[in-house]
Amino acid sequence: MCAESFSWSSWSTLAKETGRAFAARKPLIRLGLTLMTKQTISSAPIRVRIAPSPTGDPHVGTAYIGLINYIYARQRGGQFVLRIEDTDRTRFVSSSEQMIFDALKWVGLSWDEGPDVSGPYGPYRQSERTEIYREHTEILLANETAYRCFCTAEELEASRREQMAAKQPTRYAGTCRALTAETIAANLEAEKPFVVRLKVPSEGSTTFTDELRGAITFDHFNVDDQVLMKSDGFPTYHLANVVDDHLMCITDVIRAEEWISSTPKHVLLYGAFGWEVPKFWHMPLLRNLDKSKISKRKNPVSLVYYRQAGFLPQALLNFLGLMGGGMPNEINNGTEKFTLAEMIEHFEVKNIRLGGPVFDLTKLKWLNGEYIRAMTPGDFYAALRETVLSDAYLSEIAGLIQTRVETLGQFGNLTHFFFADDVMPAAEVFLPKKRTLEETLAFAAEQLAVLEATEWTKEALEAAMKALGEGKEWAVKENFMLLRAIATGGTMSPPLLESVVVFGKARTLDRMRRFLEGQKKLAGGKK
RNA sequence: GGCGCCAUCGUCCAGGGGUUAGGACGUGAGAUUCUCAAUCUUAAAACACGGGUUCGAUUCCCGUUGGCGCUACCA
Repeated sequence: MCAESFSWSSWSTLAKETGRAFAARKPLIRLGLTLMTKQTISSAPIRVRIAPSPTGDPHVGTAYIGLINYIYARQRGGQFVLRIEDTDRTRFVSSSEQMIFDALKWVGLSWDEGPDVSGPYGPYRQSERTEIYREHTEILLANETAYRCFCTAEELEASRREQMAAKQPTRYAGTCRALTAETIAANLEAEKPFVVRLKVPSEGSTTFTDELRGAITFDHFNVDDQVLMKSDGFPTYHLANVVDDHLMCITDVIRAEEWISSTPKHVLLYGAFGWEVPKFWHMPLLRNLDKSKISKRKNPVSLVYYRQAGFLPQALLNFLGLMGGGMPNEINNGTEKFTLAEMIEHFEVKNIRLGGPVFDLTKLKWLNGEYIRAMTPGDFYAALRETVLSDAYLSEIAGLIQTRVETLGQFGNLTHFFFADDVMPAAEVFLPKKRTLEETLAFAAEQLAVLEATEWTKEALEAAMKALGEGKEWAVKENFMLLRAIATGGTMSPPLLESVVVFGKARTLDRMRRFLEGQKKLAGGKK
């Protein structure tokens, strides 16, 4: 384990920042933690991490933050850690972790420590560290920087509604902040479920340094008593993240901007444990064309999509490196084309600009084209065979059409949609007789929503599609025909569900979104 | 609503107290080409607004506006 970095001098500095009442308890001696002289994070080897959650497809944002972390570590001879934050069992997707590994390897970011390579600070999967979080929660409970809260979800919801009605900030009312020992004992005796909350000082403020923005201050009045430990015994992000970052000796927390407002909670937690605070770097958020935070509704965000659609990892990485700047302007004669190695050599994380960059597919495609044109014909062919014309893909498709052709030459007639980037059916193709355009598009949007949430197997898709049709009184035939038109561009195709399974979830959903978007633009144009 | 972050062409980036505000993508025009791409030439296109500070602000400060994020027993 890396050396404890606590010292009284840093502690008292922190005390001023975090509020006296909070700091005055000097919890550490009582708890018998090892104290060492001041040192370390500043002089320790650089260690950074990315901490994706396995809740679905690996996200471009993860690749972006991963890239910055990777570059930062490589430039300084530091370590780059991959930690899986799987503490939310309700959103957990079992296939997700492997997809994250695969996607990160695909783009070319390799990690020094992680669940699949182990390392000295494991385990690197938070679900395997629950005992650690439990112990640390005990520390906070003992030094009274956290408390048990027995409020029910309904009570909290009611309180929140009241606050909203009164136009007050919605925050925990503090009901359980000062429960007597007797009450707590009685509640525990009665086995009432509880969470553990951070006891944010009622006065004062917390200031921390964002390496890109400078000092940022939050008044404690605006920092809620964050739940640290859920009633199911799993920690929330905030607790697990701070504990792990400390235990894993992370020196620089490089993460997305959305975490700025919870950083004071994290700083307070470091203080409650008596730990030195790492450096914080908050990267700007990637945006949709409309400037909102990048989302799958408006953009392909799955790295699986980019791979299956035939983007080259080096182009994606290059493009990500363009987001926010960071590379010197004159590199490679200002062509904006550079490799990972060149980024490690020249990239300056300090120079990242703070406006959220729009993730613009148009420019990514241009860049990707540049990389494709620069390949040797052999490499280009090899790339095709590895992706859009892989043996695995081709043989699956072959299986779907064998009984439907009379000559091998008809292969292309039945399968073109598997190899096209976009298909856009005309109204006479997708619009069912007796249905209006409006209701059809609305139904298509529902298909999209349902399929997004459906496991990508024929059985699951069939069940989901039929359930949707029944609920909406759409005949199975109409329902499937609409999806067929959107997915294949025509009214005839190999078995729909099997085709869509082979084509892939990410690409199918993208095709559906593009259809909806295209129709919306068409409608707008007519007006 | 509250809190926080942010603000240069449509988009991604440079720049910086005095500049014709630069490059790239995209778009328009032209050239080349059997077509389409690619390529070449070229054009249009930006400092959100209002106050300061200053001889002089796009640049520094303040405010406004706008955008975004957070505001969960999600991360």
